[in-house]
This record gives sequence, C-alpha cells and structure tokens, in this order.
Amino acid sequence: MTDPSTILRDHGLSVTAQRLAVLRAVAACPHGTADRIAEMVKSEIGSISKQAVYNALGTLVEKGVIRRIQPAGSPALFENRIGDNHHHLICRTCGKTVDIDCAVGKTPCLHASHHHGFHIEEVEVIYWGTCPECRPQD
Amino acid sequence: MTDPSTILRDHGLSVTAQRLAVLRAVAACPHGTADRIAEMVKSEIGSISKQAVYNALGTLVEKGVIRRIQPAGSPALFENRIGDNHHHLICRTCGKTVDIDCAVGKTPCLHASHHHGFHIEEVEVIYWGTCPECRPQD
DNA sequence: GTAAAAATATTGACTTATTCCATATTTTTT
DNA sequence: AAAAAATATGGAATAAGTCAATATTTTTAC
Repeated sequence: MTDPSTILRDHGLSVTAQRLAVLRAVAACPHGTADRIAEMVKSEIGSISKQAVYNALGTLVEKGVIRRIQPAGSPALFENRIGDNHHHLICRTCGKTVDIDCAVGKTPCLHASHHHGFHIEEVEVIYWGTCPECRPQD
Repeated sequence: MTDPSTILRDHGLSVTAQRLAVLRAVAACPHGTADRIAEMVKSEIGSISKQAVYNALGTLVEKGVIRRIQPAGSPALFENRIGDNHHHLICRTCGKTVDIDCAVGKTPCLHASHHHGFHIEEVEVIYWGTCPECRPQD
C-alpha cells in the first residue's frame, strides 16, 4: 500500500490537496459517484469545486490509478481495485454494486468468437439482478 | 418475419404510425441512437416528436420487442435482434458497434462465482477495442 | 359507423451528469 | 524566490433524456 503522494508522483502528476482527498475518498467509498466523492472530499478538506473532482477522477482513470465504470442508467462509478479483471453485479432496484471475480479464470476471461478484425482491449461484464434486500420475501 | 402491426397488437400496444415507423427504423438501422432513429422516422413519415420517439423506444424495450444497450460514453443504442443472447464489440475510437455471438455457449453464458445473494437476471458483456479502420497501420 | 373511453402524440420546460472556458491559485522547476 | 507549468475555481454550456399539460389518435362499446 503505497503512500498516495508517491502514487501521484509516480504517475507524473502534481500533488495537490484535492487529488489526495479524491484518491482517499475513492478508496474509502468503492463504487461511489462523482457526487458522492465530492461530498466526502468536502467533509474532509472543507471544499472542492465540482470541476476539480471531475478533473481528478478523470486524470486518475487516465493514468490507471482508479477505474471508472458506467452502468446503464447510472452516473459513473469509481473504484480503486484495479488490475484484477473483476466484474460487477448491480441491483436493478437499488443500484447496489458489488465486485465479482472473473467467472472463467484469470485475466482476459473471454474471447470473442468472431472479432471482425477488431483489436480487443478489454471485456466489460455487468451482471444485472436483484439484491437480497430488494427481493420480495418468498 | 411477422408484420409490424401484428407485433404491436400481440404485445398489447396500439398501432400508431409513429410506432410502426420507429420499429422499421430500428430494424433498418441496428445500433442506432434515439436521435438517429428520430431522423430516419422523420425522413420516412415527415415528422415525429422527440418524446414520441423516446416513448416508442421505451415501450418497445419494455415489451421485449427491441433491445436497448447503453455503452459507456455513448447515448443508448437500439436493435431488433433479440432473444439470442448475443453481445457487442465496440470501437473505442469511432464507436462502431458489431454483434458478437456468445463466447461460451448458448443462453446464460456466464455464471457469477459468488452471487452475494443476488438473483441474477441478465449478463451484459461488452468487448471494447479498435476497429480495423481506426487501427494505425502497422 | 359513431360516440365515449383509453391510449398515445405534441410541445416545451426541466433535470442530471458532465464538459468547456477564462481567470485565479497552487505546485514544480530553476 | 521567481518563473514556468500545472491545477483549481466559478459559471456558462451541452447532451441525453424525463416530466407534465394539452391535443390528437386509436380502440372499445354500442
């Protein structure tokens, strides 16, 4: 678990209070929205502009420090668990999102049958369902 | 290939010129956005309101006549190929979207390793990559 | 086939998530 | 510490879609 400032520097980024706080918030709140992250940061360092949150999140995603997922019908979510090819299971009713290990094996867990000449970089898998709390009692 | 009016009736929907045209447009233009569909419909029947397009698409999705996919960073796309559990391969650069048969087998092709008590209804798989046209020549 | 009831379409305002831009501030470099 | 580079701020702007009231069309019942 490397020190946040070092993480930023190692990726060629300036170290700012905003970025550090955003990084901490993403770690503390997996699958949080930009809005949620912004609130967490505000309660930690007093204030941050909406734009700085988006900038920080965007840059961190770009540098591979965090990951962005964009489920249908939801604002983007951010998480700091990266590099393990895990997927997500999302409740259609309440939006609860949990991590799911790759169904098949390690890394590139799927191969398209016909790739149409595409160079495939990533496979995104989202499981949609209903969580225990939202399921009507049987 | 059932007649469009019959499809609508069979799903308990009134038959309107707008719905018929939207249905035809989705068939003619797989992976089209609501906007694209609207334009096609306009060029076919003269005019349609934005809302009617969204209503028709929404209702048709609800009734299982067409399918909606919502790739990250893109407006929703619609297609009439349904019921065969196929997936999508999308170019990160130009957005070109092609159908991909299920990688593993027929229907429910994936099973979450730990489902956290969720009732899983659907699995969405998107392959992200670069299409031949967008790939830098080697 | 027509009138009433139900469903759908239209228009236009509104919302949500996000980006753009110009200026101010902070961080890094020298 | 000063200059250069990078980042933050505030506010306007955008894209995709929804909401709500009214008008029109479609279906149902006679």
